[in-house]
Amino acid sequence: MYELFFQEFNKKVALTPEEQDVIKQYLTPKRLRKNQYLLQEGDVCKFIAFIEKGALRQYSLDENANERIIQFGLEGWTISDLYSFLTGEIATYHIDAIEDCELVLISKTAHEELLLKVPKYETYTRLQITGAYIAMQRRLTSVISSSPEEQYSGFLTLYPDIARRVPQHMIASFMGLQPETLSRIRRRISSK
Amino acid sequence: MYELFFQEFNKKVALTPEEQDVIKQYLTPKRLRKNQYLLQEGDVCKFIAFIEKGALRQYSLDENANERIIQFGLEGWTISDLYSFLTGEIATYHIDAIEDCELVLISKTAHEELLLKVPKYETYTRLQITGAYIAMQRRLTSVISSSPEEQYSGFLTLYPDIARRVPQHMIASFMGLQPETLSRIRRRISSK
DNA sequence: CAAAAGCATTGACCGAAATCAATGCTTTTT
DNA sequence: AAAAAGCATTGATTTCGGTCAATGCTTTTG
Repeated sequence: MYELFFQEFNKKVALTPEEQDVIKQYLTPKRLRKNQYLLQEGDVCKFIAFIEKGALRQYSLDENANERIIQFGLEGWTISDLYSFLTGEIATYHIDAIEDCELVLISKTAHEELLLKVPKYETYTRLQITGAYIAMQRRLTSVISSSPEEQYSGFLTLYPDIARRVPQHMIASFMGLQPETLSRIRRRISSK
Repeated sequence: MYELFFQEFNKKVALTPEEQDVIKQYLTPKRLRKNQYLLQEGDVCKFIAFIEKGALRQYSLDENANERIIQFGLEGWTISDLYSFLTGEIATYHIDAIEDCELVLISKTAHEELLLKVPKYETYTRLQITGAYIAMQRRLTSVISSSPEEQYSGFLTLYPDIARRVPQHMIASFMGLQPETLSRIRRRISSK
């Protein structure tokens, strides 16, 4: 249990077996079936979720109730509405499962106690959020500076696993495009 | 010296005078005149810069050599090409001064030694990057889910100080638009 | 297995942003 | 003070994504 979680943790900061046992006590497993939600807009986000298995998406709804996907999550990644989690304000994002999922949840109190009790947990958290920041900055750069063709090609090479497992209209939403537009972009690319 | 830096630091984690003295030894002041650069694409980013005074912009160049501004920095903020700083790879962003600036630089070795010697520095860093992550996520959401009008209005209310101090064509670049387009959007908004 | 739902594609049309070009204003430089 | 550079605005035209609508294929569900 929690194999992947500790594997990723140890990649960032090596843990002793004892530390690992302490951390284990603060973790909660959760299964989610495809299409079930983990977080709904309007609720407070009560946890950080590490993905052991499966795929999820985090999105908000625009004025026309279109889904706008801000992030995908696959195994080994972490997903949460961090702002809501940290401040206790209601969430502005939805999170739900694209495939059946196995998650590891860290509640707010668990998070706070781990920060106090296990110094390496703080390091893990810092490195984890740093990686997420860099990935998001790269994405934002791509969105504001590339043509949709380039953006899509970049996405395919950077995240081939997502492209394989996720329906195309969600990738369109991730890119801020309509499904029809992405379809046409794909045709344009393949005809080159 | 370093007043604002320690003010912001203490807002996140309270320091004793002794800790403050230790940290001070790792900081380097730097002045930058308007239009001078702090980082050029192709160089390795050697520091994290805290802004005591002034304004900077971080941008990349697209295929037509258009500037695409990924981030502005005002006093109290931190600016760096984190990916380059952490990995030692060459930078993909430029950073230069929009106004005369006073900066506080933290070099890579200073950063690493501070992480080891001063536990609160790690906490500061963690909170700092978390805030940056949340701000960037909010921005990305706005870019992919709002109309340019809404995006610009949101920008004005969220960052009125930037709007006041930075030329309009840079704000256009920040929004991923051409200057002409932003000008027309402004007219549309003001005629309502 | 049949019906329904979800999904990708294509076409026609419309609207909005990009592009090209020109103008006038303000700020900077000499 | 004059010249140059930087900047915002406006107009005309083109390009490209959005919207509406229809079709066929695949997957899910009862």
